[in-house]
Amino acid sequence: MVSRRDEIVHVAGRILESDGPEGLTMRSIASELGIRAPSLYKHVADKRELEVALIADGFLQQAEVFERAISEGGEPINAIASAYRRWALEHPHLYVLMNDQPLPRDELPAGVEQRSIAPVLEAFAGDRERARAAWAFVHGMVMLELADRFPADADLERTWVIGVTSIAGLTNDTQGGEHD
Amino acid sequence: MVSRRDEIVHVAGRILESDGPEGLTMRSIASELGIRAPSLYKHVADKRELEVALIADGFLQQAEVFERAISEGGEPINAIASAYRRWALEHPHLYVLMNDQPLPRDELPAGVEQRSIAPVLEAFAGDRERARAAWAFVHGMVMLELADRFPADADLERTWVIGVTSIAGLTNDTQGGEHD
DNA sequence: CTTGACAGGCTAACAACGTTAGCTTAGGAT
DNA sequence: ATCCTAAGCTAACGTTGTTAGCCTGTCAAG
Repeated sequence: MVSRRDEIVHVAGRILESDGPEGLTMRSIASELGIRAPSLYKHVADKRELEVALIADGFLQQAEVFERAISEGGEPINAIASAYRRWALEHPHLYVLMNDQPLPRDELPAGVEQRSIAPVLEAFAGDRERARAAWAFVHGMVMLELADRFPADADLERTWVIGVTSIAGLTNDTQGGEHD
Repeated sequence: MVSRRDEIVHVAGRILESDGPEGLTMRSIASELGIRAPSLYKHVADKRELEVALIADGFLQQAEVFERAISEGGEPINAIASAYRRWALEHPHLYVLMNDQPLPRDELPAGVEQRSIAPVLEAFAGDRERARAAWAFVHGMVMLELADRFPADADLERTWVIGVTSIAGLTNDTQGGEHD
């Protein structure tokens, strides 16, 4: 059974993806549900709590995507990096919401962050520093793409391959097996 | 001679750095100048124009920093990457303002973006794709640091060296100052 | 049954934000 | 002397998140 709170979070997620953060207002959420904004506060402490719920859900989605990417075999670093980028570009507003502010670790369900990180660490065979460097590259790449910061004629696929292979310590050929 | 507009932009910059984007309101800027918010509109079309002016100034600052970093000799990629990171961490709010949204290229003074990019391209000997990959890593690294996303015990210096040397195609020793 | 709690809606309103309209006033040019 | 303009002002509007306080339907306990 879905609580009213879950309904609200779900609607908020839909509005975030379709209208971006500017469109996500307490009034727009309420309106979508056929009620008034103040009524939302019967179910949620404040807007921040809603955002945190969306962030937590985003981590769960990421974790699933990463786990699937690894389980499908192939070179794991490349698989997980591609899955990361694809998910981010498919959920741009949620991705930014999750990453442009300090993580509210206290308010997040336990283990949520850990679970989404685990497959990455696995792909890097426990080399945390290299994993973090790769994360930084992938994150930077995605953020710059989302902010439309690259020139229109930039060859992003080539940039991507260079970055991933360099940091992962792979050869370009390793990319060959994959599509995308 | 400093126009009133320049004064306003200057004050806005100070407030942005000290109080962050939340503190940067038309009323706070006006108050700092001893006037009322609506009076600002005699000098500036809207808040966005103020932000664009701050962004343009940020690019100029970056350009100077990069040019100096290169002119000081040593391995240029490492020099410029370190300068980039240092500047970003010293001007966190301005850095985010400059990078978390599509560049208002039309409203920016001509050549401003180009001038800040030129030293980077030079360091990479014109290899645009590799330069962009390096940019993505450095940007991602800085954004994750600013958003406090790394675990407290993370060895960010090591992560940094791994990322920079991998993408630049250098060895760890090159950090010392030598090059192939 | 009646009663009473409470879940979940409502309206009115507040403060802060960016912004507009319209008034005033000091200084300089005609 | 007169007029224009630059640059200030107050009042106000619409939007945002949020609070206070009220109402009402449902449902369990007496």
